[in-house]
Amino acid sequence: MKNKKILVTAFFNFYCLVPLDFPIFAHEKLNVMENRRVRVRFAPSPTGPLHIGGVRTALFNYFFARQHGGDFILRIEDTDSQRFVPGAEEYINEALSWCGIKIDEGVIEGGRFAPYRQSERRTIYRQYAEQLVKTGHAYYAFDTPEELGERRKAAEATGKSFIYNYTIRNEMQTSLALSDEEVEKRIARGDQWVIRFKMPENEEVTMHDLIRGEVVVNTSTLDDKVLFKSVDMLPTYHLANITDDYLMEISHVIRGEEWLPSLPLHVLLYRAFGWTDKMPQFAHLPLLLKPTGNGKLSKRDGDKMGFPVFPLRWTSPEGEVSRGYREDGYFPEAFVNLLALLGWNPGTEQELFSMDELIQQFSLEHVNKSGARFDPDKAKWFNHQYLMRKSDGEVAAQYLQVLEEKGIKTNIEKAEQIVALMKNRVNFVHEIWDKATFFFERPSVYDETSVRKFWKEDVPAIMNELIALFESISTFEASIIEERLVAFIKEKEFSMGKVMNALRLCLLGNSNGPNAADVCAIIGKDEAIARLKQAISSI
RNA sequence: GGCCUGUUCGUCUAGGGGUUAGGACGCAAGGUUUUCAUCCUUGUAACAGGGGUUCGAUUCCCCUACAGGCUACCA
Repeated sequence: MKNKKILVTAFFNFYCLVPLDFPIFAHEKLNVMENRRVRVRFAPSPTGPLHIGGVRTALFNYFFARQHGGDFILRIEDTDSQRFVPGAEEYINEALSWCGIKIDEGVIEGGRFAPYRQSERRTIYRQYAEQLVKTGHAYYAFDTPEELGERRKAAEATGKSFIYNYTIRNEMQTSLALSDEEVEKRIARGDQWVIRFKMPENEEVTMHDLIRGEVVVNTSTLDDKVLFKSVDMLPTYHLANITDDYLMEISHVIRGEEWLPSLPLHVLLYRAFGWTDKMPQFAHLPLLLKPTGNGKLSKRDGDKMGFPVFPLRWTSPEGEVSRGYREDGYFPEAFVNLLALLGWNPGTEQELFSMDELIQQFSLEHVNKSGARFDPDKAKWFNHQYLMRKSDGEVAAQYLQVLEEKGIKTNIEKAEQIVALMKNRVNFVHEIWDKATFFFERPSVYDETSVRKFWKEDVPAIMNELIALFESISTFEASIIEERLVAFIKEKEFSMGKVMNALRLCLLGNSNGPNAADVCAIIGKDEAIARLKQAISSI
């Protein structure tokens, strides 16, 4: 009992005697070792469709949560009433679900920290903003947007940039300068106001990022960010984000690098609230860059460069349509796999990962610091790998749907046979149709180079003999057809290439493609003979 | 402009004070196959530049360049 008391006093002394900045930092460090339940959140704002960078952030959060037996929370940050886009929230849910992400707590799933939509939490933020005003960490400001705009313009005219911080705040209409009565009067009569964070002057803030290590920023370069606004009585991102992370007991914040500049503000907010012992650890992910040229991947790039930037097709309220990975024919597993390897690596040479393997092997230590350029070619390669590894039956089921869209009815057996022949020749299921319409349609044209190469003078006569050969085959199966063809070629002392390529040309309209006997068996004896006759008469 | 972050083959990346700087995609060549694809083999190609520190730097430090992000009563 006594020992404990001494320890507490010692800690208290330590806490108070060292400079202000240090103990808090020490405290934050303590946090690293603290053993608390892993709770991460993906917190998009519904201002449009999620793009692949956002999906990757969600994925990394998900891997991390699952690996640590923690929770994955989806929080909708819709505090910007101006930029709300209908349908965006549904899109986010559908996209995450397509990827195979299972949300533990969210708008749909509920949870013990509900609601998970910030617009529904609006009543809780103001008290926190006010708490900061009371403790001297924030203040009311009554400047109008017009005034601020003018100030900004004036500053720019003299070549300086306008920073709303310690250098200027005392000249402004704020609760720092105005009397309490005046402030109350203005609020009561309905003047527009805002609560700003009182950014300290000339303080070095040391932050620890799980990916980047220590980052130090001097607070004098930062500004007095708006925390809460009276226009819509809503918090801005910073306040809402910090209070919700705190309230929802978030342990780790894994988000895009674009948030790194606001990390000092966030850390300072935790300090101002006295929440440093509950502050999450931060990890800022490298950005996804466009395949060519400069800049981060943006919504426009996809359509310009011929690959999707969105997981799912998106139709904007204006009717503009953007492609999606799902609609382009990507398997969700392939999509997840390729995104996982953008900015992260397993430290081994493995490239193909199931969701479970990603959950097992993911590690923030192996996340890169530098931005990753998206490579559409490699994306296709991933899908090809998954396509080849899938069973014929599974692919056939999807292929059947493609056929149905083309108005073609066939059975699963035939679809499976075709898939077996085509799987390793295509990247996407829909390409099986594109590259193998000949299974359902007689060729109408014959590839010129193939004709030049294989349709020699004596070939029509040989093809005629094949007609007779086919007619003599009673059990028209691939292995038997193959056997008889080979026997015929050997007997006549032709070369395999000469006959087989010409036959393929008759059957497919091209000499490139699957084995001729296999094709014959699938299209059937009558059709095979018909195609030989057509070729002989029309080439 | 200011602040922050980054920089290994064209791209994704491994590595890390002494290595033939490894893998994958792409591309090229060869092999297998009746063709194409698959598969196998091989090749192509990189430590941004300059200063330090060191016996030695691609690896550590500094500077420069370049790239990216942020700089709203957006997230």
